[in-house]
Amino acid sequence: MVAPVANRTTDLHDVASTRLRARDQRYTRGRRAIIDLLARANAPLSIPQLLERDRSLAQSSTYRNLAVLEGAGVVHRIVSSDEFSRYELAEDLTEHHHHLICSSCGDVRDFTVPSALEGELDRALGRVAGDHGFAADHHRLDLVGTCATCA
Amino acid sequence: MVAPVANRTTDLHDVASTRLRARDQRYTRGRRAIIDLLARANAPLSIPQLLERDRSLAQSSTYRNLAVLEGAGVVHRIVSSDEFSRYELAEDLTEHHHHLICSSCGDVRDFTVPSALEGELDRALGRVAGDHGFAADHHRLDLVGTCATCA
DNA sequence: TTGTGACTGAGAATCGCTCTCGCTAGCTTG
DNA sequence: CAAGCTAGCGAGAGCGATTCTCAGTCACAA
Repeated sequence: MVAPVANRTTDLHDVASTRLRARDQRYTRGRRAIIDLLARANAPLSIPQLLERDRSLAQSSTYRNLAVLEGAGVVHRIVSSDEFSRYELAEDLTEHHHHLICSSCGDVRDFTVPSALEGELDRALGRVAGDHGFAADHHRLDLVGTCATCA
Repeated sequence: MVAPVANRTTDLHDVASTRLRARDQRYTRGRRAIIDLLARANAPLSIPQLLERDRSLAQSSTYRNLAVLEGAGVVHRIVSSDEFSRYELAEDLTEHHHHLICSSCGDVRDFTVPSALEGELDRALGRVAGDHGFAADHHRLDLVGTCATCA
């Protein structure tokens, strides 16, 4: 559902590598593995999910690397009311999207809304931000409920 | 900005009391104090904020009471990427609204969007939910950025 | 090959939050 | 009023996701 802007995976790695290098950081095997997993998932993943999908990842390194990747703007952290936070590729590496959040199992899936509506939303939010002297960075739209498998 | 549906505070307390009683729970001083603070704030408050505003509240009791109040549907818990979670009155006791979240200081303010747009949004989200076999409970729209005082 | 600085991973430490437990308080029945 | 029952209370212990520490590695440049 979410098509990477860099539509060949190698491009994605190039972008990640470049953004890290700009901060004097290296694009190591562990970091590449994380990006691969996130790119393949099309949904935000928690650390346990990442560790499970790639047993060679160490927990502490994964936490650290995700923080580094977030700082470099390659990855975005999502905190729902679930016990774990989740990570996805930064928005400029994917397509603008939103989340279906299952309040029963905590799982998250991506979805999009028609771009016309999205545009209207953006304009309305722009006005709201202006009214409040708020410098908007991005918006977040989640649909919370029960997923098909939990129903 | 957010006008309680029960526009006299006493009504609010009546509702809270009734919902608790329905679960064999009492509307005690500490619980009433929490509701008062939340009703007065017009923005979600964290536990530290609550404890600071009413020094007679005990931390452990406040955590417990907020969980109880949430279970009774009187209060709603919000987890942002901030270190603390925040609580506000349940949506049916206030007006449907959204949040301006300052990623610098973590503070949250309420805002609303035109009801026409809200309706459109609801219809679009309803379609999305249907497409995914998802039983939607509610949606959540946040504007993340930097507030006026942090700018 | 040597130096510099980032990376690694196992375990310790942190800290928001939850649980435990002895005690109090409100309500109901005798 | 007393007795019983159940919910609440609060201080501190406990829990668990996340972060920090630290002693080695590993890349890359000179």
